[in-house]
Amino acid sequence: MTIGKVAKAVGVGVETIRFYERRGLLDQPPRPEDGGYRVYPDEAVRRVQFIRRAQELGFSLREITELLSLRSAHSADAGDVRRRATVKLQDVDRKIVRLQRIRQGLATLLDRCPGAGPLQCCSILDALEQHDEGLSGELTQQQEEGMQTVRLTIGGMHCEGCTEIVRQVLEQQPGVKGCSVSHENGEARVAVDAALISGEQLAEAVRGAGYSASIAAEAD
Amino acid sequence: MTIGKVAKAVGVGVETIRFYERRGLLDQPPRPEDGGYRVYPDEAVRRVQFIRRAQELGFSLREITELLSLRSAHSADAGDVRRRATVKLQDVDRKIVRLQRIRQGLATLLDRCPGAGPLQCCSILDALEQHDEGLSGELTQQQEEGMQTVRLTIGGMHCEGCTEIVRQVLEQQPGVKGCSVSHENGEARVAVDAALISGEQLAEAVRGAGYSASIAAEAD
DNA sequence: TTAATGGCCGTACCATAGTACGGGGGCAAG
DNA sequence: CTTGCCCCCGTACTATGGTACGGCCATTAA
Repeated sequence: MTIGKVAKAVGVGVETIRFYERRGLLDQPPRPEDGGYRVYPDEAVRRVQFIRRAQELGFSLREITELLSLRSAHSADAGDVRRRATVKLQDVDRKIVRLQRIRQGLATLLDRCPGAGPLQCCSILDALEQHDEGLSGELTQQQEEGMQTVRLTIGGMHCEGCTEIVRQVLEQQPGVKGCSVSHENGEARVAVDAALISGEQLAEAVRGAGYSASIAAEAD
Repeated sequence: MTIGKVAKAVGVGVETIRFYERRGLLDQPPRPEDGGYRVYPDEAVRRVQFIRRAQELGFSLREITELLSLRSAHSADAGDVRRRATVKLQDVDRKIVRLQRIRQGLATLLDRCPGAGPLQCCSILDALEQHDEGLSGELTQQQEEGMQTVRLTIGGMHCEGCTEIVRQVLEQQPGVKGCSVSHENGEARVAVDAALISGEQLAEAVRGAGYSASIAAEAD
């Protein structure tokens, strides 16, 4: 098999194969002594297919290099591979969350947009020019009269969608005036009227939604 | 204002500002005749902020250049801006869908993965090496004796972490022998002994976790 | 035998969004 | 008046995943 055959078999360009060789993802077969074409084993086709499939799953060439070396390392086991896939899954989730935030921002802008008229009325340009907050900005937590801030440590939130659920649950509780939930820190900060609900009741409500929750701090 | 002040005001590096200048997103103020520092107007800060905010909404520098020139073109109107935002929204949606497919593939692989043992048993590497299908393929549902499959339509699952919660809730119900929950389709397929629990009871359990749920179908 | 593919190899280039570096000069405070 | 921070400018480099080009040689089909 020559390089062109391999490329055709997998459906990539010859240059791509060469590129993988340069990157060390693929061994370049030795060139024959008499100086003819390099001969590729069938194995090479499978290897390139492996690379392509892994790419489709979102792995970068660097990561694929690691997967491939894992495959031939006898100290490795299925757990190693699984861990990498798990990390990648979280990685993909983060990207999805990021895009969904972007989506939300755009949708909000489009929602407010008149869609016609002179540029002076364009709410989208306005938003980009003027407001310092509101697009991806955090909700700044301002305290009101007679309010307490309760901080809850929450476990089991896998993504921003989870924080959304937790937020909804918390906001439905009596006495809750607002809250911000962070997937990253695994916590929620709840602005609440302590006369109406206790921190423990808040934690219990969160637990009811399938997460673990405990009080981290309670302060004015 | 010098370039460093502008950079600090917006929160970017000086080199970034220069880079925007090279890319034509920002006018470089003329250098004074006597050869001192360039003087930036306040306007420059707003312009860089515009760029940054547009970037946060997923616009590329090329697209931002267009938005900026649109702003000063008197033939443009708010509709032009809106169209661009709409296109970008679709763009973001496509990216999300792509990532969700990737996510699905990874999740399927992880689902089948034993998570331990020698590499020879690693279903993930297997899948990457061998199968031409199955990465983005559907999970095939196999039926067992005396079992019913209940399909629930579930709303409010934002991510795979959510499906995990729903799965846990469902699997804790009496009579449930197994289930698969799909974030993508917004549904759960539950293999259940109908003598022990009803579809409505399953739906109710899911609702208790903070999602909406209704019976989509019940079949043997 | 000869022309037409195809392989080999090094290097350069595409887009994207910057970051880094080095040599020179300016400006302001101690 | 000098020290140290800042600016200016050009060039080069980062990561990512390739694509393209040019000159040369090998192979193969007509």
